[in-house]
Amino acid sequence: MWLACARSGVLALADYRASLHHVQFCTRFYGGLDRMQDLLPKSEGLRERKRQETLQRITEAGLKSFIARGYEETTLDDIAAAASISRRTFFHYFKSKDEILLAQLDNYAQSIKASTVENASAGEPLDVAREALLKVVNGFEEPQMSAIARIMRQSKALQVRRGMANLQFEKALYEGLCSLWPGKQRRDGLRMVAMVAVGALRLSVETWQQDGKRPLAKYLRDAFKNLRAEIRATDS
Amino acid sequence: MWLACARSGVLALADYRASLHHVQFCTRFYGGLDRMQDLLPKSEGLRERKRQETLQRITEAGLKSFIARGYEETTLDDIAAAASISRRTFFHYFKSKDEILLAQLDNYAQSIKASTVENASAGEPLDVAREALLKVVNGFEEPQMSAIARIMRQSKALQVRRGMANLQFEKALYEGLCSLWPGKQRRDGLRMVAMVAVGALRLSVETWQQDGKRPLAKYLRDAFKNLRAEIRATDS
DNA sequence: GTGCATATTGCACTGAGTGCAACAAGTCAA
DNA sequence: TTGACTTGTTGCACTCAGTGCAATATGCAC
Repeated sequence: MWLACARSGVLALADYRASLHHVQFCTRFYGGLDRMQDLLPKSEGLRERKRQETLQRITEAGLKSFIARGYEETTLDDIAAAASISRRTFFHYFKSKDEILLAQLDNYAQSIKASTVENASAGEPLDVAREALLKVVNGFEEPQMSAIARIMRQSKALQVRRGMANLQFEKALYEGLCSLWPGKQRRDGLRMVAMVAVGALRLSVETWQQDGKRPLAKYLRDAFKNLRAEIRATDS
Repeated sequence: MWLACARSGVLALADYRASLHHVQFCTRFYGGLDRMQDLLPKSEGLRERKRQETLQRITEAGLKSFIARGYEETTLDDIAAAASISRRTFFHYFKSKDEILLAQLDNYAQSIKASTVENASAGEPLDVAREALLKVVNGFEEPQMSAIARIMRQSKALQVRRGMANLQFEKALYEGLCSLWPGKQRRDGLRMVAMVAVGALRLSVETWQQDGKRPLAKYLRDAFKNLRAEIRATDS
């Protein structure tokens, strides 16, 4: 019976992959905004392997159900059942229901920080930020991003959480920039740059999701151009 | 007994006013992000007057308890009891617990929009935005803002909601700007300006709350200067 | 007053999230 | 392999936010 349960979980998983034409959701998780555990360094042993498997089962079950039936309509009991764990165990993997989605975005925050450092040669802070974001944006795995974005727009609560993710991005970018310009006197400016750049990202994603014929990177470049034009025109 | 209850409510209210050195929370409410009812036009009659009184009782009870015992620790039963209504009735006034706080901020969104239109002569969009925000910021009723801000920092859930309020501000500012520059081709730029300006506001409020010796307006001016400096230095 | 609209309330319900204590499974050493 | 130790899983009972419904109370207009 337990075996049957596990098997149906695997089947559901395969079915899900096929139906959505994409693979490899979340090979690594950092546990969301304030991670409950550090999962990175110790990656060997049966225990850890099982944990990763469960994590993946939960995530896939959650995303699948969110897409199929909607976020609010999916209960934790549903997810737990589909992932072959108890409801109580769910909370040992995620602090809350929405963290299933947030953890996805958290990966991008990591990328942003890394990409910032790699683009150190781009010039001034805002140029570095722009190039870093462009790089990350080009690395978006298309169907996954759109799926998550679609879910996020379903409920107000999630849109709100999405806003939080942008703050994560901003923080990541800021930290990246700070490591390139370590001087203390520049801090406020870098903070501002991070804010503006993520803002540009936000606006582009918005436009892209509405009438997205062109690739996201195009919209992002335009946003930065707009930004410069508007601020140039300014007085004092 | 019911009278005793009502009287204690009034006493609590007076006590609250005295202890916080300020008055007139929320003379008008719009019901938060998506208001549940339009309370503005019809403002006469016993019924409406009672409604306003209840609204005020709820808000004061809520804020008082949030400050005294913390946001998470305050249950809706507490608030309802303190406001001399039933728990169920609470939901006829606010859609959720956090709306008590959000409704406060919503008032500022209205001010921002109005102030934008009034400052039409300031020059380019970003200048108008800056002047509008400065004006609103100068109108902050000091102890109230700080109190709300302090509560907002207590829980993660509230910080997230606070982020949503910034989006409200951004929207208000954008709408104000759009009424000044009605042309469609400028839209994206105005959106960008609104985003950047509210971002500047956000950063200033943050700094101000941390080491706030100077008035908020000072920080806001600095933020706009920083902004300009950073973007000027940029390449393409 | 009567009739109508709206406000208030209690009740029963769902669903998220927590604390606890029992139990199962992985780990490591002897 | 066995036994001690650690970590993971689970069920249970609980709290609290939020909703739907139906009964009752209140304000309002005639």
